[in-house]
Amino acid sequence: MVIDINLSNPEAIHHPAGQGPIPQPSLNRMSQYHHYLMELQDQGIDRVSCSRIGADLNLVPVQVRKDLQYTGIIGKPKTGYVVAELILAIESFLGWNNVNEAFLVGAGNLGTALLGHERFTKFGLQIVAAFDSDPSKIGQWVHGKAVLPLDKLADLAQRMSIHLGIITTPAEAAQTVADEMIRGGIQAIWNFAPARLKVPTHVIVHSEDLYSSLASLSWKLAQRFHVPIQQEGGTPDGVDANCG
Amino acid sequence: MVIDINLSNPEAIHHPAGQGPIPQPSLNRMSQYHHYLMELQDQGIDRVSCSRIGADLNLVPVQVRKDLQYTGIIGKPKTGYVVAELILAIESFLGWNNVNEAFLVGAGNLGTALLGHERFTKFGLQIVAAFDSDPSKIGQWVHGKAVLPLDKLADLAQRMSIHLGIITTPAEAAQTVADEMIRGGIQAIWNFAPARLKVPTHVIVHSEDLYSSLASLSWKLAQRFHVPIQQEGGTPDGVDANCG
DNA sequence: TAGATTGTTAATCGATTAACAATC
DNA sequence: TAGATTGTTAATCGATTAACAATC
Repeated sequence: MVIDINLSNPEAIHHPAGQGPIPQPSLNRMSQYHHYLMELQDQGIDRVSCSRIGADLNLVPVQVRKDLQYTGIIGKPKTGYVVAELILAIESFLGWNNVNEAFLVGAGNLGTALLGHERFTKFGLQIVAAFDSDPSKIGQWVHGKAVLPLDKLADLAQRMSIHLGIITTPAEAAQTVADEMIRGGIQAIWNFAPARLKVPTHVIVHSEDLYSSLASLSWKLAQRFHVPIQQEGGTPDGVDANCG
Repeated sequence: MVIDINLSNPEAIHHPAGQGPIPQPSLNRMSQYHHYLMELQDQGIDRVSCSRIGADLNLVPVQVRKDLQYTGIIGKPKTGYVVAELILAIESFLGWNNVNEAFLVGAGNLGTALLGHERFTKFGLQIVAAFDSDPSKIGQWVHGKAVLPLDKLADLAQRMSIHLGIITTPAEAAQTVADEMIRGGIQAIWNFAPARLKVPTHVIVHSEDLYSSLASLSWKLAQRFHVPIQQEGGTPDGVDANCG
């Protein structure tokens, strides 16, 4: 979800290999490359060039090359990159090797959906427990994770050295939950509640802003119906036009 | 959600008032302004300046002014904008007045969460029915919406003139579902499945890319632990540091 | 009036793309 | 070798920000 959105990031982004800061858009494309490379690997393809990646992902080759360089990978002229190597480079660049354990707050439908996403573990994220303030939910198990009372969060986070928190509560509860997380020493918050969070500057917040995404989509759809009716079968098939 | 993020949008974006194309980032900020202005209205504040908005939303005033100009609103020097007028301007600009009816496919946890989001209607989105291919789900009602068999979708979409489709299936099913939607004449797809969709060029696709967002978050967290340990209480409180 | 704020034009900044040299 | 592809430097493009005139 992007959505960007959502994209003005005041803090300078510097990366370890010292090639200067990495642009936020490049960072956002990394998981796309990773996903694509996994597919290649499944197909038994072990080498790939930027032109190939670009063609399949709708990006110009030089952009792919620049992005990949941020991971520190070195390719070979004429042969390109070794797929397996590239996958590892991206994973290590993104920090997916040292798994982030996380607490999730808000065991509603969205929270349940995220708790059930076993794929997250492959991407360095392990949700170890859920929290809620609703007594009817506390004590239950959701996708193998216990639902604990919210007031236990801060203490547990501290004792277990949890650095990442996920908020899937209604908007009204989000700030309170964030405060609790910060009290427990949590350093980064992945926020799915439609609310602006006030946090100390050292805390990283990523908000998944569904409404921003919806706004953009609905604007484009509205535009569509201002212009003459779309010709059926104009360009009948094929182009990947994803955005988000 | 972000994204973007996912942010290279090849099609030129032109807007009705003829001030030229609107930047995608400006479009993404619109819902943020809207949300903020609703809060002001609740507080009984009826006029607001760009500096005020900017201060509260962490944006420079001139950026706010430029963004708002895309809606066609005209402010008054010294007094600023009328809040109610501005809200209407944004809503009409985003097309939230003519409600978009939508079909949702994938009545799992995420789908259920979205079906229950009654707030969407305020933002021009009305999910009128859900679809699934799981016989155990078909015929059930989720948050007041019927779950219908997937093979009824194309026909119904056509007969009801539904233009918007929402995909909340697992990745494997996403392409098939998208194809069905397009067969039914759906023009825009809001995709929550982690899959690249192949669609005709005239179909708008917005993908909520959780993994891209997670990648960016986990990179930043990994960076955090490379640098010297964060001083507790350095800048103890207050700044809104949302992004994503 | 003076000062605050809008609207607008010009400058800056950062990401993308183009051009080209180096390498296998 | 010739050609494909990487790596890198320079040019372009677009969004943001600065500067300033217009207006209430």
